[in-house]
Amino acid sequence: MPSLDPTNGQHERTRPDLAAMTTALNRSLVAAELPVLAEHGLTMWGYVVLLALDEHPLRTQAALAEAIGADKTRIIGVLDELQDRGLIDRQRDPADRRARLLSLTPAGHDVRDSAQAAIRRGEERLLARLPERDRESFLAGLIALSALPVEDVTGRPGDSP
Amino acid sequence: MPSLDPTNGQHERTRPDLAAMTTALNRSLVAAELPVLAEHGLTMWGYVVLLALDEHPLRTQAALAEAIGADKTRIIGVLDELQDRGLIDRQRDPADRRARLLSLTPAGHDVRDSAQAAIRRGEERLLARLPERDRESFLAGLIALSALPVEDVTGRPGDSP
DNA sequence: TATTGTTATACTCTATAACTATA
DNA sequence: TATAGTTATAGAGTATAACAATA
Repeated sequence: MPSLDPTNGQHERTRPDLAAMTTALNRSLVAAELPVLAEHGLTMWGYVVLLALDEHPLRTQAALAEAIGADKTRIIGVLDELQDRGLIDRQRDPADRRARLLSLTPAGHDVRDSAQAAIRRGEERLLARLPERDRESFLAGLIALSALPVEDVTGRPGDSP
Repeated sequence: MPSLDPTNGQHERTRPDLAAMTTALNRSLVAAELPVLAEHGLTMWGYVVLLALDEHPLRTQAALAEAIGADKTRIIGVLDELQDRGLIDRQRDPADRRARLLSLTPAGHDVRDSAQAAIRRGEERLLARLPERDRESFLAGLIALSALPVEDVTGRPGDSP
């Protein structure tokens, strides 16, 4: 067994691996989101699609799939259901009839905003459990690290494509 | 579209959902860990088992499975391989020959420590990208929130069993 | 020939059910 | 009969390959 130095309060073994912590926290956050989304008739994938269309309206399904990190075949059923419920518009591009123009309907916009607002309320309640002095920096760190490209975290080029 | 107030720097819509961020960060962290573990001949599950045996040596496989959030049938192959490589001991309990006593071998301890040390080096390199003033609070927040039981995050009792 | 979207197929991971051996 | 562990089966989720329409 490696010798532990009791005088060293910063010993590395005092915290779990970062991935272990993000896995546990992510599982809890997803478990908290799913019932809220279900109340709005949304699956996680459906919600992700609505968010992606809001931020960057896209002109092909393949581009949407890549933007949200999904396979292009994976989202077809999701788009079918969102369209059936009138939350998105999916029309052929007159300029290139192979492509489908994807956009949020007003109803889709409302559902998205309503679901996100409910999720935010839960998140604020969770963040309130952190000491005041840690809250802002925790969020800043999470925002910064989660925005890094995968290669920046792995340190190895070409692992993602 | 909801009106954005440009004078309000704290507007809620300026950050992604917490779950979206933890999903992205977790994916990157796992992608960073896997090649390091592979260099030590470990899978993610194998590594998780070695860590669990280190923290709480357990006397039944079912208890181990529950401790790491896995199905009891899920870890059998993992234990088989770790045992074949001499990283764990798995002996029948003389007091109850149905149960298997699980413990780390010295070799298992070495592999675990070596893999974890390599992972820590990568993590420190990542954390160094955060501004000095955010680093400690980010870690403190992550440690605190990831340690919460799922029900504390969901706010709903009985979602986990 | 290349590209967009779709469908059909196969593969991976995980959980459920059935079996054995002990108690 | 109940429990620990194992094996066999089935299910969910995802990716890969093949196809039709359009360029």
